[in-house]
Amino acid sequence: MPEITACCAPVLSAPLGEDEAEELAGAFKVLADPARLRLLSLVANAPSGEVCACDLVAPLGRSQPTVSHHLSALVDSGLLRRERRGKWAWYSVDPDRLGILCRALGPVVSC
Amino acid sequence: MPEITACCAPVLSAPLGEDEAEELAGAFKVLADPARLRLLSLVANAPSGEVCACDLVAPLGRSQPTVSHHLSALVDSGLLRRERRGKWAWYSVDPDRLGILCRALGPVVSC
DNA sequence: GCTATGCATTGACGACTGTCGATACAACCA
DNA sequence: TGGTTGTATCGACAGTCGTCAATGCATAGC
Repeated sequence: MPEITACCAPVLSAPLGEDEAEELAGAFKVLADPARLRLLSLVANAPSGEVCACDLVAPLGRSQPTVSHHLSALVDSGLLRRERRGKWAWYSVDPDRLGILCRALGPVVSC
Repeated sequence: MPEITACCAPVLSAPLGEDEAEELAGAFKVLADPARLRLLSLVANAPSGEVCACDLVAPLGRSQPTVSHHLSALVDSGLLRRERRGKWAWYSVDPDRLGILCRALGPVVSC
């Protein structure tokens, strides 16, 4: 549950405090795993904008518990949204969240 | 030595392959640590554009070997440049590198 | 040469993390 | 009600990572 409040404090234009750095690092840590990046990419590129969890296990090539684990991490960090429909769980992207991280990497102008 | 070639393959607009994901994840892993984020921020916000390593130990509040370790990680990933002058080591930012990571997080337009 | 200084490397330790099998839970169907 | 199916959770294990003290390695000054 790393709540990103540093939406307007780019790394390049202001010295990061200890707390701010811890917060940003936690956010990037979620992206620092190939399985999670691929899950994010699979959901983001779905034509309907959402994907059933059952369609994510095979493409990822890992066990169902592992996929569920990573999906939970993405949901907890706010990058994905989860919606249960009966037995199935559908995931969609929160685009704003990626934008916040993107803007943290540099001045708004060049990024 | 994670060489980022995925400069034009945003997560949101194309499905990531296994290799591509591994590459991007390695790049984000460097940013997934508060000490490294603060070092990057300290160097980026230096008026002269470069900082001596001797001026980075105290602000970071960690031991000299630890700071040196993180600086090496930032240099290896291409985010920082190192230049030795006599006994001292001076560090500066490679702005292009951050831009690549930033653009990987979304469409160029909104980022 | 010798000593001092700034930085990098080594070795070790604790903590965290990605992974899986086993299991629990919840919803649907017969 | 019982059985099946899709997900989430648990427990355990191996591997990775951040950290520091100790050491090595240059460079500068005596």
